[in-house]
Amino acid sequence: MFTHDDVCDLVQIDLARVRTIRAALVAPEAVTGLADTFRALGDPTRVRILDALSHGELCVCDLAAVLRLSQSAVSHQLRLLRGLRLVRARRDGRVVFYSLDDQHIMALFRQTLQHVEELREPFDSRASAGADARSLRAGRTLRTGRK
Amino acid sequence: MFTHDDVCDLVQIDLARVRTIRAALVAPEAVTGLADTFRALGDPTRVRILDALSHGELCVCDLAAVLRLSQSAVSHQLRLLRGLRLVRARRDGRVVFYSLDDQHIMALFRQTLQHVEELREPFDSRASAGADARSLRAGRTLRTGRK
DNA sequence: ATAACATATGAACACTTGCTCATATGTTCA
DNA sequence: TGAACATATGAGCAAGTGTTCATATGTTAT
Repeated sequence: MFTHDDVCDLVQIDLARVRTIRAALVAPEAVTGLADTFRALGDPTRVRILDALSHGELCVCDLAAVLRLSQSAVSHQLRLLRGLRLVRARRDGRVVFYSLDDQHIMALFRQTLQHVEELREPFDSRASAGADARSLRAGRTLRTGRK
Repeated sequence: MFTHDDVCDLVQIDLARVRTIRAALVAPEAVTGLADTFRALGDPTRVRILDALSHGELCVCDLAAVLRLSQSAVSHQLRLLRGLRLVRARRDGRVVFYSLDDQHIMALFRQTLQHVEELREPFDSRASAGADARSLRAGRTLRTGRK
């Protein structure tokens, strides 16, 4: 248990840097905002929803058909995405059309895809990191797999 | 329950588009990769770890001190981040230094922070062009400030 | 009005996740 | 060798998440 006020109980390697970096960290609200937004993107269903919407607006029903999901599941996820202003709703009669609310999102997708593709490259670019690669099968499940 | 093979049971608004968009969706491995990576960024602790490491490499102990987290918690999270190649480990004696493995990550942070700041704006910015112009205002770095 | 349709939402559930605690692994030094 | 230190990891648990099912809300047409 670590309830220190100024300094860690452990022996620090570089105490000065600890203080300096701690003072330079991003504000807590920014951390929360970043984490919330990334978490919204961190689910396959929501990624697929946003991907589908990147082709233009879609009503809930068509979106469910495109992704082969239940209307309820889609609606729940859209609510979440709407709350984060990632998608926007437009009502037309009894149909509600959804579209991307922030074009930056697609740029994020593109950039992150680049990173993901680097993941699949051979491992010997770095010697010390090679041993660690064993813990996670590269390529397949990126999750913390069972063994 | 929706177990359809080609078409949704529900009445589709635009069946042609459903087919077209379904054919244009990103590949399942890409979806998985994107979601896994974003999920890794979708936790406040990991955001803070990456933020701290953006100032340069740190050993586990100092990282724990900077963020006031237990060594174990930090180590567990670093393992996850390492598996996704977001951070890299370098051993020096009994100390292990971690650093960012992909500089793209900080660009993602910066872009997403822009989105987050738009979230806090008033709701009447329905005009699409206007909202985009204002978002560029905060062209600063991540290190906006203190608490 | 009522029926039919499109969407939203609450509850319940299985599953995941991030932490702590205890302990194991690996490294240096006496 | 053994003690001290730095890090890694497994187990267990409380909290969170995504889905389904049932139902509510809102809109259009009859």
